[in-house]
Amino acid sequence: MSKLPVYTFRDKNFSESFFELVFAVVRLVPYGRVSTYGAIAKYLGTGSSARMVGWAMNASHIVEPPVPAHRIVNRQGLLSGKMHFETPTRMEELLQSEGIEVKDNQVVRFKELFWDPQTEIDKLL
DNA sequence: AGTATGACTCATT
DNA sequence: AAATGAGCCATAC
Repeated sequence: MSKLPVYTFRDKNFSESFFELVFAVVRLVPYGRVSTYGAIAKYLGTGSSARMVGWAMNASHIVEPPVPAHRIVNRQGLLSGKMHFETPTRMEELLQSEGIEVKDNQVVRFKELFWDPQTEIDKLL
């Protein structure tokens, strides 16, 4: 019997929708680009703190359509979530397969590859 | 119910 | 520039 998740966002229960919001934003991150937990949390209103985005990523492996969780790194460009993939090297491999260079658990030229939903999505509007 | 623990970040030192 | 402390908030025990 699996328990149904209930998530809190700005003092309201959004059930799965908080996850869906996070997933929706993450899925917008273009191929070959990266974003951060904090940027996504901020875009969603800051009410949920960056930790909750990482928490959402934990569940992102089992949802459809897939979420490119490997494109989410911490604000320094470090692959802080690599341990949560199938293998500790999986995240790095996925990034490099997209042409993103990774050295010492860190995304090279992170600042250029960084995709900020706040500014990038606003640009499209 | 209280404490500890994060796929985090920011301000301060 | 690197380390530290505080804020964050759901989960696990």
